[in-house]
Amino acid sequence: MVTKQLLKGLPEDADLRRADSLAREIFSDIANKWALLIIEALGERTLRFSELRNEVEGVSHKMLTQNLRMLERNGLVDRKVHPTVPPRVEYTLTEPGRALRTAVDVMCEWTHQHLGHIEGARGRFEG
Amino acid sequence: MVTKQLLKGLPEDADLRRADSLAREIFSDIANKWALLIIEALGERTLRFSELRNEVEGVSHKMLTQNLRMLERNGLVDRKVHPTVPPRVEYTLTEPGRALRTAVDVMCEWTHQHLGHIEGARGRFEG
DNA sequence: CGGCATCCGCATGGATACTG
DNA sequence: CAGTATCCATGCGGATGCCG
Repeated sequence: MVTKQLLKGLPEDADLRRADSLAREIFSDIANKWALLIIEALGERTLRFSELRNEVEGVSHKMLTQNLRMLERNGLVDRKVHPTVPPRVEYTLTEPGRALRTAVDVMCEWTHQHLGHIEGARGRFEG
Repeated sequence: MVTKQLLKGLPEDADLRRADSLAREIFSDIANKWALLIIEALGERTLRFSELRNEVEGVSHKMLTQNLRMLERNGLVDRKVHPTVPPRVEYTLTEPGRALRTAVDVMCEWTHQHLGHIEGARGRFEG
């Protein structure tokens, strides 16, 4: 069980407790719709703020900014500001960000592969 | 690009548009903290409601019920009611649920592997 | 263009209580 | 024990406006 501490949250000593609380915090940060969609949209590319806004269907200006700050703060994306006019800001996944992307890829793939099963399940569930 | 439609949302015909909208809906359902933690907690085991409540640190009665209903509706968990008194309700991941769990595992593993990097990034970000 | 602040409606989610 | 319903606070998230 890889994630014992993350899940059980009952570490015995102070260091473990700190690490686990940090892990929970990070997991809560990234386990949200917009963050995952942003990571997936970036992929291997470098995108500007406005390009990202187009790629991530339905995201608002505010949510995009907010999540990008969070991802930058956690070292998942790199933010490069070009001091031109008009301003040009580019976002790129860092190495850890790209590592996480493989997990997001799996989730997206899973979603597409199970569309049929889920539709069936919903029908059976009574909707 | 595995997830073109999920990400871009610009399908040309009606069927693709329907499938994509369904995919987005499902992705939004599962890309949330509690759903992912519940899936991870279940793993290969079968757990009762109250056991699950203990395993998933910090989840409220209401959130657990709500997310379990959602996961059941989408066919990710199987809900078995034993008509005893007191009642006994057991939850188990279905095959698709277990498939998704591998992705969640990767996310959890990623979190632990990058704790150090993230702490460093936060320091650099000024906090 | 990108970022930040403000306002504010509404859904989210906690607490509580009641049923089978 | 598990589920549902109700109440209620708060915080998420959209809209708008201004600034570098």
